Amino acid sequence: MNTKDRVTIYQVAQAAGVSLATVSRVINKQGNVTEATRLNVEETIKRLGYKPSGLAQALATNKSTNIGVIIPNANYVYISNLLAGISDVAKTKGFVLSLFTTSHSREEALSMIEKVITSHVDGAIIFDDELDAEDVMKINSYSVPTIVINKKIIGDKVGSILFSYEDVLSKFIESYYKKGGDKQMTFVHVHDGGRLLSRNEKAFRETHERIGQKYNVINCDDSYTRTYHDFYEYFQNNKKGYFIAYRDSIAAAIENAATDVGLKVPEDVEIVSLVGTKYANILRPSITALHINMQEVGQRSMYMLIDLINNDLVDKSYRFEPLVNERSSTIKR
Amino acid sequence: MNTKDRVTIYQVAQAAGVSLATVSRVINKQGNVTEATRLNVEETIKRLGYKPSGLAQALATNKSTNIGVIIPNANYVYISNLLAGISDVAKTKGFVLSLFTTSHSREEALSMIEKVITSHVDGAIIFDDELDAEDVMKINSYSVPTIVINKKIIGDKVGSILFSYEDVLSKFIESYYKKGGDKQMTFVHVHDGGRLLSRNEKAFRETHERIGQKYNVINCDDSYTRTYHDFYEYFQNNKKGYFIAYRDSIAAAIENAATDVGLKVPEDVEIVSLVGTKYANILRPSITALHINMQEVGQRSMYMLIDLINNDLVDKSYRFEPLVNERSSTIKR
DNA sequence: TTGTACGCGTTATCAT
DNA sequence: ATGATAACGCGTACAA
Repeated sequence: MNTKDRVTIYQVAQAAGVSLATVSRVINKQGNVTEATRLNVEETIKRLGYKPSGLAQALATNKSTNIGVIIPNANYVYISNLLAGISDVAKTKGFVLSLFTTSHSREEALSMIEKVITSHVDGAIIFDDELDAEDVMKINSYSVPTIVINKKIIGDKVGSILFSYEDVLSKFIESYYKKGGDKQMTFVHVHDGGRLLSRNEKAFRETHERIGQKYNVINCDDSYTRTYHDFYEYFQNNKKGYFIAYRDSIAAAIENAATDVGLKVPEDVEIVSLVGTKYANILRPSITALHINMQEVGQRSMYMLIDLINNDLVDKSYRFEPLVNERSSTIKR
Repeated sequence: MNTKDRVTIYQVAQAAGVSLATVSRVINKQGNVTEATRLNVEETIKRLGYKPSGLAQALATNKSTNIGVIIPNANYVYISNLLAGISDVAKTKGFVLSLFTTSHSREEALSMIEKVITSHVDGAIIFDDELDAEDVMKINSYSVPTIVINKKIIGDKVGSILFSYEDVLSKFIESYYKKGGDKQMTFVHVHDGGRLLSRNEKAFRETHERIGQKYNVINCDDSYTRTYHDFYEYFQNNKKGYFIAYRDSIAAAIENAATDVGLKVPEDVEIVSLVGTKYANILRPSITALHINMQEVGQRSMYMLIDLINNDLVDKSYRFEPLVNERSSTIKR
């Protein structure tokens, strides 16, 4: 019995000698209460240590002031940046976040959607690569306003935030060859990297095929240590290369492996990180990276969600374009 | 009107031609239902797309299956690791996390405690430097089982997880001088670093005073860029030093500044990070760091909380001792 | 200004 | 096995 002794509004009313309706009015500052009774009620509230039950309030008003957030295991820096952004504005707007984390399986993501629905949240923000459009529409069919990140989805109560990675990557590659880039490019694929990775890989392949350049794709694990070892081996026989890695830590593994083998970055080995964070700038040599400020994305998505909840979201779609930060891991051409 | 059209248990009952009590039994698999009616009810549930309201369930059962988590702005790597750990076991145990983030102010942390209480959570995990013991006891007086991280607190429904940083740091310092360490040590203080930092600084000072060694304390901003610039200036006139920094990014700022000025790490400048993450190992030169696996801390705290909720937590206190990972940013002595 | 009574969507205790 | 009905803690028309 968790809250056996929870003080209820009724007990406050009794102790203050008024009805529970009056107490409710005081709590919600609705006025229509005499100064005297208000003070009396407020005093007893303090004396009894009464705190309204958010549950009961939510049930009565049909508003939970809760936002459901579906994200993959919050262990990547860019995910935690996103979360920080969401949390920032949620706090100032008086919302509480309910966290639902998924781990690379559509099944689990689906069960999280179920949970979000039963959770009675006022809205949801979804950033999960595994979900299909129809999965998201399911949550929408329960009329839960939803912002979907990194997936184009249209719907009544759905807004989306999109990343224009492919275009930027495509131009980046073209420009590389145009300016005389002579190393063959290698795309470093990560197991279970999700759709953002796949889309980038596709763009990588298509761009190369379009301009008639040879390319390469390598698989690696989503672990710094293993990737480091793999590339340490790799660089025994391969002394040159231009690598496009998904994440900073992958890029760092390649860079460190190259350096430790005795190769020069960027002279021998060039590296680009696709989803750059602040660490791309801290690592040495600093790593050229495509970068989207995920904290801004988080803030934006929360603002959009609030508008969606209030029915005044005009543009249901917003695009973030990654910035290309050229640093020391690539040669300036 | 958010969920105007939410399907209720009553509507299911009506559509299935049974009473809502029967539907409730089916949902909760309580048996005492004919195979035929069960199938019938399950069919209508699916047909109507009914999802029970977690709110109403929580209100009726006095169990929300929600855990309140109070942490500082989830933007540090070690915080997001902690969160990932909590989230891991919460998920497998069927709990949802409600996130309450604070930002370096006791006042805000207090208001978050209020929110946790109104939130009707089944338990709470608190990791916040600003809170006093009495603040935490407040949440406990509402009989919310609570695990407090990084603060020694005793109470009926309170457990705590402690970090033994001071001891380890103290021994580390002693051993440094014993083995002939000749650089003067400098503790790099961060504004608003919280109590963990303060405690470490205190241990740093006391150890030096006890063994009669001179020391130094420097202030810096909690920003990689500013700290980098500050130390870039600093190293114009100071060509040697042994720095103990709070965080990896601070340590990296010092290391990069030293390197960029032309100093050698670790020959001229040695650096230790107090709260190391995986990045301490990725940065070059790799950074010697004290390290606590925050993901493990998160998991442990969640396990302890569940035991606390079920009234069978035997040891109400658990200690994590940081590992000292000696790497390339210090000289092996 | 204040109080009464009903509804929010469940669970659970009774009868039947 | 099934069905009324009273909680759970609160908001809110409506009446007084």
